[in-house]
Amino acid sequence: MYVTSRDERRHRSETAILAAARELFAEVGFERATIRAVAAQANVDPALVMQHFGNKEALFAAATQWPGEHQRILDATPDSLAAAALDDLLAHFEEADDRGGAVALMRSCLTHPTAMQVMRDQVMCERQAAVAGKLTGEDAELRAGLFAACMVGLGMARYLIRLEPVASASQEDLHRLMEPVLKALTE
Amino acid sequence: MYVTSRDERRHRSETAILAAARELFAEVGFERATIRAVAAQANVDPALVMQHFGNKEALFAAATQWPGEHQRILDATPDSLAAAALDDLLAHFEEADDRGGAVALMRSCLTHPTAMQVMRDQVMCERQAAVAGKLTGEDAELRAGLFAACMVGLGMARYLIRLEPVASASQEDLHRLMEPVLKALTE
DNA sequence: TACATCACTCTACGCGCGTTGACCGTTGCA
DNA sequence: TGCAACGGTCAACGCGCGTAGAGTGATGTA
Repeated sequence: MYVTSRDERRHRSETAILAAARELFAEVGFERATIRAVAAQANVDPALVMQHFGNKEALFAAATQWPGEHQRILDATPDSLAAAALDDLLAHFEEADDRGGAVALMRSCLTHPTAMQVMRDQVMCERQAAVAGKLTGEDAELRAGLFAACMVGLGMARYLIRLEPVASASQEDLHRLMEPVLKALTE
Repeated sequence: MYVTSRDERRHRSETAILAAARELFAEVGFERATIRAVAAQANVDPALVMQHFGNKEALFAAATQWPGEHQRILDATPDSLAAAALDDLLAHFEEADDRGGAVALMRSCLTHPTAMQVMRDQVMCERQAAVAGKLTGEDAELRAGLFAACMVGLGMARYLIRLEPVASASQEDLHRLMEPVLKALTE
């Protein structure tokens, strides 16, 4: 009996695997998340995961792509840089469709070589460069780097370590209190 | 023939194991550091590691004790809080004897349950409370939390992710550029 | 209707890990 | 000097992991 097309089935299981992988990688990191657990959560055989993604590294890479877009920062004026960067962070962690992907990358970025490289070279360096391009005065690169460091610290404290009351603070409070902080680096 | 006393031997191998463990945990984190590798680096049998520390978790706990001391922060005036916190960070990572222990704890604090708990409850919360106690005005706790977040971000960018030019910046430059940033939270 | 193709599952392999218990040689006490 | 205690090693166990290859039944095609 005809139930679902092949493409549909394939696409559905791939989506399920990817969602399960994102969730588990985000929760416990690369090492502690097992193919078997991902498969179980996706209601699928472990071997199917391999068939779709080849190996665990590739699954991780597919599950953690951080939206490279940081248009907000590129569009900002020197004066709105702080607000733009905060919006960029909040968007990635609280609004994006593949929200878990950002947490997953960050969770493993201290212990997984590729994740660290992506975090440094594709996430932080790019944003640092975008910020530095808008800065005047001395130490533009270093100030932009410290800017990025503070943003990462905020992200980790709020979304991974869940330090209170940072984790539960409203977006408004974060903007209100962090913008002056970041502006000390941009002015 | 009499070579070394039992106590001396025991103490020596324990020290060697601890140093090796600190180095490996700091380099690759809890999961990727193996008992076998620690033993090899300490020129010792893996079983001896178990005999000294019981199991891998206990070895990790022994190797990563973050110096709880944060007297600098407790002694600071509201005005010198930023400088004191920076000194606290720099001391732990660049001057302490068991320097690697701080990196080891931080390396695994996103992926190892106990490390995360220690990081949050013993390192961040305590310092956050010490900072909050010196703050006046509204949102003292939240501002102190953001303060802690920025410090963690700086530590991770400089010592773990090694984001340039933050990683290679002089202590003087860090003080000069970061103090105004942190003061935006303490004033 | 017959056959090829595909998504998917089953079973199992090999490996490296943390951990254990028996063993060995030195140390130090009676 | 004899013997218990101890630091240290050796060989091995069991487990859970990533992964591979053969098998199965539904799907699509001629």
